[in-house]
Parts: sequence; C-alpha cells; structure tokens
Amino acid sequence: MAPAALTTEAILDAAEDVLRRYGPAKTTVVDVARALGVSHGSVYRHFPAKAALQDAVARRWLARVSEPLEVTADGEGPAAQRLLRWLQQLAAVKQRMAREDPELFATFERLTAEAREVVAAHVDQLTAQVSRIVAAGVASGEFAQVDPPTAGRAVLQATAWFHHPSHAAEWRSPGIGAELDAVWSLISAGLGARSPVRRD
Amino acid sequence: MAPAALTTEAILDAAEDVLRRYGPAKTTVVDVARALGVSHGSVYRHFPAKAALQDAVARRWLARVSEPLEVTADGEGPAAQRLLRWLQQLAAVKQRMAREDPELFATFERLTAEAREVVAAHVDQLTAQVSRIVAAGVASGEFAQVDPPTAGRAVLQATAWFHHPSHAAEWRSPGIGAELDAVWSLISAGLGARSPVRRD
DNA sequence: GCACTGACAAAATCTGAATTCTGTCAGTAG
DNA sequence: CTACTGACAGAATTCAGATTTTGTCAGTGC
Repeated sequence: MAPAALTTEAILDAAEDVLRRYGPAKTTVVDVARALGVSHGSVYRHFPAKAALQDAVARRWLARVSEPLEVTADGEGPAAQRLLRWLQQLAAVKQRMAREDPELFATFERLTAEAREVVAAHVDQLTAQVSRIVAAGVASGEFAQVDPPTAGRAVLQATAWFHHPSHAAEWRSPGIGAELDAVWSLISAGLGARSPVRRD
Repeated sequence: MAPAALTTEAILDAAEDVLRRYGPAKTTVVDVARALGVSHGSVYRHFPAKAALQDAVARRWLARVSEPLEVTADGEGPAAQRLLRWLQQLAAVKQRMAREDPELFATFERLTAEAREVVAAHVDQLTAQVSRIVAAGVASGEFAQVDPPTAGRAVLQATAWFHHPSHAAEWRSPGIGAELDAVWSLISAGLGARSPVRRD
C-alpha cells in the first residue's frame, strides 16, 4: 500500500528511530528522510531547520517524562506523600533510563543540551507541578504557609542531584535511593509537613 | 643568578600559569617545561605522567576552596548560622569565579572533570566539614538527633544546585541568592533547627 | 651520585583537501 | 494548488598524511 502522506508525526517517529540507531552526532536530515523514503527537501516543508526537528524530538521525549508525573501531581491523598512519590517517580524515570540504556540516555542528554528553550519549558512545567502539590498542601493545612512557587522551585533544586542528568554519574551509587530519602526528610520538614513519613 | 633547583612546587606554579594562559586543551608538558627553562624530561622526574601533574594542580585549586571553609566549619557560634554561612561561602566562591573569570572557570572545570579521584577526595572533605557542623549542632541540642554523616551528605546534595560546577549556567539568574535562601529554609527545618521555621 | 638533557618510539593531535550535509528553490507530477 | 523532488551553494565534517606530544632512558656534566 502507498505510505500515508508525510506527516510531522511520521517524521518525528523516523527521527527518533534514527537517533536511537546512530546517535545524535551521526544523525543527518538525509538519514531521516531516507528512513521515510522521501527526499530530505520534504522534511524541510515540516521543519524550518534541523534544530527545530531536534527540538521537537526533545519536546516529545520530555513530554513522556512529565505526563505521568502530571497524574501523580494532581492525584489524591496527603500532599507530602504525593510530593515524595512524585520526586521518587521523577528520579526513578531518569535513573532507570541512565542505567538500562546509557547510550540512549547520552543521546537524550546531548539532544536536550542543545534544546535549551525546550528544556526550560519542561523545567517550568515540572516546577508548576511541584508548586501545585505544595499549594494543595498549604490549602489543606498540611504544610506551613510557604509561597508555593518559591517552595516548589526550591524542592526541585534541592533534589536536582537525583534527577538532573548532569549528576547521572552519581546515580551508580547503590545508596542513591536512601540518599533521596535523607534529602526528603530534610526538606519535608521545611515544608512544615505534619506526617513526616518515618523510616528510621 | 642560577634558578633554584627544580621543585615540585615550581612546576605546579608554572603549570598553573600555562593553564591560565593557554587553557587545558592546549597545555603540554613541553610548554610547562619551557616556562621553567628546562627540558620536558625533567618534569617527568617529579611527576610520573601528565595526568599526575594535572591532578596535582587540581588538588591545589580545590584546596584553596576547602581551606577557608575549614575555618568557617570549625568556627564559633550557633551551628545553623555557621552552616548557612558555610554554604553561602562555598556557593559564593564558585559563583564568583564562574562570573568573573569564565575562561579560568572552564579550565578549572575541565581539569577537575578528568581528575575524578581528586574531586572525590575534595567532596569527601567538604562532606566531612558539613558533618562536623551538624554533629556540633546535634551535640549542643540545637539540631534534632540526626545522623551527622548522613545529614551532612544530604545537605551538600540538596545544595548542589548552588555550588556544583555543572549548574554554572543557572547561576546567572539574578535570584540565585534568594533561591539558596529558599532551599536553606527548607533544609534547616529538616535539621530541627530552632530558629527559622516552626514545625510543631 | 645526582639532576638534568636530548633523542627516540608510540600515541595523540593537527591540517587541509575531499566529501557530506544543510538549507533553498525552481521545477515536476498529480 | 499541493506535495514533493533534485540540483545547487555554502557550511560542516571526514580522513589520511604530516606534525606534535607523551613518556622512556642512555648519556652528559657537575
């Protein structure tokens, strides 16, 4: 059967495949077009430049990280518990990828290093999610009267060690899970949390 | 007058000069030897390899960071105040260097990226300093009964955003000082500090 | 004997000519 | 008209040959 008309989505799928196979350094627009059986000129009808295509792939990858977290952020239950789960989930997603497919993780890292604006938007989104959890906790009286945006950003910064890609090398430490717990026990108190999840 | 005998210290001084001038990528052992007016073979009497020389330079640079902090760590006054000052001092040293001499900072960063063991020792030293402050706070009853090594490491990890070189790009934000304060107000509560945030 | 030199082999890095890639656009096919 | 092609110029990348650098060591001179 004739392939469906060339869509932006199809190009992104192909680009992702090629990136996985060849890595970011060796992936060319010609490669992506060849994978689709079209000329590379066609790709430029959908993306103004290679950088825009890379940005779009990065955006999709990051969305796959932030969407499941969105569910957790807006879920039920005590805010402190939700926030801890959210942080553990974020850390687990990043750390699993780094551990199980280091090459793909390196690809991901390089791509995002160049897509600064896309990453900034992603970080804003994550900050907003944390801030929502904090705001819920403040509203329910579970947390002290902190400023949710400020505290949200602070929580994300304080846990950067466990989810920011530039610390990936440290994630090999077997105690990394306990270390996140230790940081959590520091910061959860700072939010004025009522039920500081005991784990002695 | 004849130059003093070639010492390890003199080589390190020359290596530092050359690194500042040419950057880490273009600095060769031959350059360092030329700066000293000796043959490069002589340098190898004092260092078994170029990497060892680079490690020694990195060790000296890092010592210049950790030594003043040592004074703060073992100083007088309430532990919480001392710890905050220590953190601000560490962040300020790194951030000032990154701001005022970005090229030298980049050189420093590259060099330390390769001197993994040296950096690990430095981090251990910093962790020990924080742990000492925490231990003092616990001993004086100012902090809750936390485990000093665990809490010390957690404090350093939670503030990595503000002192770890891989976050240097984020330090340009004008609110960076306030952001450290926000993280501090989270973690100081977690140590059970008396003053800043109530948590009963 | 001791501190250093300088020539050397192997490894790493540089250079520049040849190739490949990016981004554009007039042209083709349906 | 729309969706795509393919040829093209300039920019970026590759690759092999030339050069530099690393690390060793026998030799020099004090």
